[in-house]
Amino acid sequence: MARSDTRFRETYNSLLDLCGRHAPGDSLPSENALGDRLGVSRTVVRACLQHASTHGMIRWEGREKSLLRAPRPDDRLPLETKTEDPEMLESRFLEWILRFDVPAGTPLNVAALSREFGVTPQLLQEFLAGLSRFGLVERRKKGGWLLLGFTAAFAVELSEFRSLLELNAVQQLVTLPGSHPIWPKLETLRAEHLDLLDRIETDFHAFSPLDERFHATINSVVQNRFVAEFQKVIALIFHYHYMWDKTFERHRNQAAIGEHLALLDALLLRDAAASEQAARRHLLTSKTTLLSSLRDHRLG
Amino acid sequence: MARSDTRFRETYNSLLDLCGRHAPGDSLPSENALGDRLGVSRTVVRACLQHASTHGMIRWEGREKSLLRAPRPDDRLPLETKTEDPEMLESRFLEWILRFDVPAGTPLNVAALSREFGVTPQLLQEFLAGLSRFGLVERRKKGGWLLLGFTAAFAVELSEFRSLLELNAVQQLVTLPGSHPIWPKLETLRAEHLDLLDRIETDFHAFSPLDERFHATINSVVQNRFVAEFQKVIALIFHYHYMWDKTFERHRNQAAIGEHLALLDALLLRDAAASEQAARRHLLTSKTTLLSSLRDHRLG
DNA sequence: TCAAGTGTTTTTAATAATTTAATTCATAGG
DNA sequence: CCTATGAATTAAATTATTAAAAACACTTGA
Repeated sequence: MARSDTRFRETYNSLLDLCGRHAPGDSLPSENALGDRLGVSRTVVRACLQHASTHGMIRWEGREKSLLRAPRPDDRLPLETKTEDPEMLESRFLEWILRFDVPAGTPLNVAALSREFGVTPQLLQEFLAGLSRFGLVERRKKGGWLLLGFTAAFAVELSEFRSLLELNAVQQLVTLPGSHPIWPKLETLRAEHLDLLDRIETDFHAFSPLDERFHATINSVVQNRFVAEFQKVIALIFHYHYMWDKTFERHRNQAAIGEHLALLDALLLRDAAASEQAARRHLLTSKTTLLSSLRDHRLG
Repeated sequence: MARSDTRFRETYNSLLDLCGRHAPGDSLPSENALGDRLGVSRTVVRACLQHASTHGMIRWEGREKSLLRAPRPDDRLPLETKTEDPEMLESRFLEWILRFDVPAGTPLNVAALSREFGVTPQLLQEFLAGLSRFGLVERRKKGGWLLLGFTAAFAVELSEFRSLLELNAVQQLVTLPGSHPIWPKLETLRAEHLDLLDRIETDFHAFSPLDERFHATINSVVQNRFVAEFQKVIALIFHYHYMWDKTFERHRNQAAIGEHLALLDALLLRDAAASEQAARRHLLTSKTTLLSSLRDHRLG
């Protein structure tokens, strides 16, 4: 066998639905019209019509297509639902590395991993090729891939790069006009931080999503595809590290909220110098946290 | 047929060389030893020994391996040298886009391109997956790839990102101690710029490589894998644009040399403020040049 | 006549299958 | 008991095959 006929099966089932809305004896639309309606090429439409014809559901001669009988439940073609979303591959892969603490230098097995994640080897290969641009994995000369991160060096460089991007965002942010939609968003964030600070003793777990929104909001003012792409990955990595480093979590989060508020206040006052200072302080704390969590995890 | 047996062929030829250094009647090392020596697994070694045995060059029974005769030239296995370097794929691909001015939105055909570049489709697929992280190409839902750049927006964002990275490098550079190897390099660059300025009327073509070394040197002080990876791509793109935009080339290069010298002087004086100003001015000029060359090329 | 519809062919990309290579495990011999 | 070999397992690169899309050519009816 070659490639799967998932599209054919899905289209055929959709065609059954479409026929169900017609009475027996009705004529069906043209092949082109059906293709447009079902979002598929004429080739697939014709294959489906052929199938329906041989199963006695329609009469098909030239451009005469008439429905002979209503579609029955047993007409439906079964389709294996192992269509694991390839969109989530990135986060699942990072989660896998961080959860199981896969050490740096591990050879990655494309066949095994693709089975693990329920995608085809080629899809995983493609994904790894993308990650190699971030220096997280490397292609070995004689086939196979090598996991390079997360070493301490990787974490340091990642943090520094994040700082570079985010300080730039802060600098741009303070110059924005008062009419820009960013300002009400910052006000909202500030209120949410104050709210969480009040109930930090019990709800300190709620900090992680707030932290992500905080950084995402600040970075959203930079309209640059390179920055955006990097931030996606950086956010994921920090996210998972946060998830799994539970040491002093309450205290750490409380301190982080304070730093966030300092930055928000400075930003809302349009104070460039104070904003930069607050941002630097917070980014330095984040870096230290990431490094220490890395160290603790290695030891534990 | 499946995968190529290039490794087997190369190893066999190496084995011939190795046998040539022995006299007939000598015993050969163990399979493991041979594998280590030839940098290949035992499986390949055994395949080669088998081949040598059936061709009457050695006697091989169990762990007894003795050389029967010296290897002859006609023993060598021919190996097709169509090993198109996959290292150069990146620059060749970018060159292809820029030289033929492939418009944004062009669907990329993996099969055709892989033929064009003399690599396997899978290798090209992998390469495109890597590029997609830079927003230069995009994977379409129903198979195939789409070329997104070079639009004016892409050029602007690329230039801005370059500025971000390079200003950071400049800031780091001025804080480096006098013993750092960067300083003599900057002195050398300064001398080379002055030298080229003297003979700019005739040798203005020599500017492009000097420009690349100039930027590469400044950026070399940043030890960060993300920055380094990006700079590789950025340098390539600027390189090819320079190559093909010939409008006012002499005048443009002369002006650029002036800007380079201003930055070099400020750097050598450890003047942070002046350095940043000079860097900003030059990066702005580069951006303008890139944009105008893009526009001119579209019209021409 | 021509525009919409259909029949057919060609091309492309995804997956399975195949083959080479690497690794692992078990066994024999010194 | 250790090392070298034999055998089997596993992995990855490449080809072959097939589904789907696109292109092309023909037909028909207003």
